[in-house]
Amino acid sequence: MSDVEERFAHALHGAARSWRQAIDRRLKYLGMSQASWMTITVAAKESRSLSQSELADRLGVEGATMVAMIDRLVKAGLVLREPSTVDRRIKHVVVTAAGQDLYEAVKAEAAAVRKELLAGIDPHKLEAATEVLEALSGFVTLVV
Amino acid sequence: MSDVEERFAHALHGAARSWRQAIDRRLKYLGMSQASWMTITVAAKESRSLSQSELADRLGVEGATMVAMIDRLVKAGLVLREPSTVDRRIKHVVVTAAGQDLYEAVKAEAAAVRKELLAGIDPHKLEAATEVLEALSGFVTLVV
DNA sequence: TACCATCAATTAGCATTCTAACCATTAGAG
DNA sequence: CTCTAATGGTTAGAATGCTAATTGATGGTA
Repeated sequence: MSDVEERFAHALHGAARSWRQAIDRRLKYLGMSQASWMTITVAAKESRSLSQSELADRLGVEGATMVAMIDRLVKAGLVLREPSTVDRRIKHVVVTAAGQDLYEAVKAEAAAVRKELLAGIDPHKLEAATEVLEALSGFVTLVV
Repeated sequence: MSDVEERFAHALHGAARSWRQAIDRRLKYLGMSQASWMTITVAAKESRSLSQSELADRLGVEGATMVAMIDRLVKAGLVLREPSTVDRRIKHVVVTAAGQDLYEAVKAEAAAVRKELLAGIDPHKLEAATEVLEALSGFVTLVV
């Protein structure tokens, strides 16, 4: 009835959804969604400040999506838009002190969630699963 | 720096996202998003017509989400709302002939996408990955 | 140099999801 | 049987994502 490929496809989406919801629950007290947290994380862990396009690329979303996200983060005082001095098309996304603080707090929570959800998973299976998922991401990206 | 748990988390979201986009691209000519397609699929493959709540449960979304989805599907002529004769709170979702036709076309495409994306994945690793993902998704049994 | 293709960011409009609050109906406790 | 709790559906508002079209700036080419 249900072959392994069908099971995989469903489990993939179900697991991703469950994971997202677990993180959202855990980070709710910070008033931060997963998308916002991911954006802050990518921006904060880079030594130089990235442009909006670079952020969008790293997060795998469209430029227009990033515009709206940064609008919200700016309104929340977590990042600033800083026009490039060398290319007037570009605006760099600078993480504020408040954004850095939030990132530090959120990083710890995310690690805790990861530990919690993956506890009890056989390390060998986890490694195999990771390889499958990484191969899948890469393959799909190439197909695009 | 990046342990297997971090890699797994990153790959999980990347793979789920890539998969969603691959399906969306493939089904674009039908003018159907993955969410709409999943809803039609679950409704169409059941012998009896399900209530909105039953549909929402099977798809793992909230009731309010299902309301909006069915609004769109009704507007597209793919399903109908049919009030229950025994419980006036309940509305059954009936797939129209147009909805059935679309479902048949879409089912073949989705299977093709699955085969295409998972070709070249070691069956043993795929099985292991599926078990990991099923454990994470809270043992949600989806009947697709 | 003048022109045109490309790129970065934006805007507008839509789809999809959530939570919270609400109404009508039903089921269960007493 | 009556009152209350639970259920099914809806609405409203927000967050997140997309595509398409627009604006301004850059860069390569004739």
